[in-house]
Amino acid sequence: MQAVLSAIADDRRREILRLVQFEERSAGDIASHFDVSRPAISQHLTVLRTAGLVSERRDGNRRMYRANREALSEVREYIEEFWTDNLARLKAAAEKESNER
Amino acid sequence: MQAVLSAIADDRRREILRLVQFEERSAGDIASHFDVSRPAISQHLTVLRTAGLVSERRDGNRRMYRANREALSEVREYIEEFWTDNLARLKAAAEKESNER
DNA sequence: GATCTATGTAAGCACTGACTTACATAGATT
DNA sequence: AATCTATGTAAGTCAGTGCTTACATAGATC
Repeated sequence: MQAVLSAIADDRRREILRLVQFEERSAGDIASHFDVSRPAISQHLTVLRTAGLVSERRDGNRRMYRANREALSEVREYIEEFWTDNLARLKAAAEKESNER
Repeated sequence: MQAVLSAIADDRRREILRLVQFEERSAGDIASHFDVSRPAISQHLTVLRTAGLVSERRDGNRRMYRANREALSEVREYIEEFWTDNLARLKAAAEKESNER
């Protein structure tokens, strides 16, 4: 979860995620949307891929990227745990907490 | 949203959030749970408070902190937007995206 | 097969951020 | 009022990160 959270804590990487949310795009295509260097975007893509937030596919010369929403499941559950008023969840979280201390 | 995401992207701060999720705690009480210096925790609390993730209340000498789950609403919506298969959401997000480019 | 195209990797730099110790301050206690 | 207690703030250090330019490499094209 740490990797996912720090990955999406960056503005640029969230923009990249939006770009590949609905369609696969090549690294170059993605980079063309930004005014930083292409290697910078390549490095962001590595961070996103390492966190599992995007999947990579080779297509000849190019590398195609696409968002992988499964990667957000853990973070989603974490957020929901704090957000909801569901007593069962809160209780479970409380027990989890006391166990870990 | 940026502030909230980078705030919760830190392990220590997520632990602090868990500590004050169900009960109000003083800064010193919180700090006693960790093996870093008290000022370090004070600085983390400032980050969390600035992001709106905790509320602060003066009680005589002490400052009492408590998690504020409202702060997560924006992030929650962001995550849900990526997570769910809800077509309406996806469509709205796509339109939002094209408008912003 | 020489060259072009798309892309990742390496090395270095500037900035940020988490931590430390030292200090300041406001409220409680004696 | 002197002192203690709880806490924030200041200044400095060190590691991490986002960026750059230069280089490497694999696949496409001539």
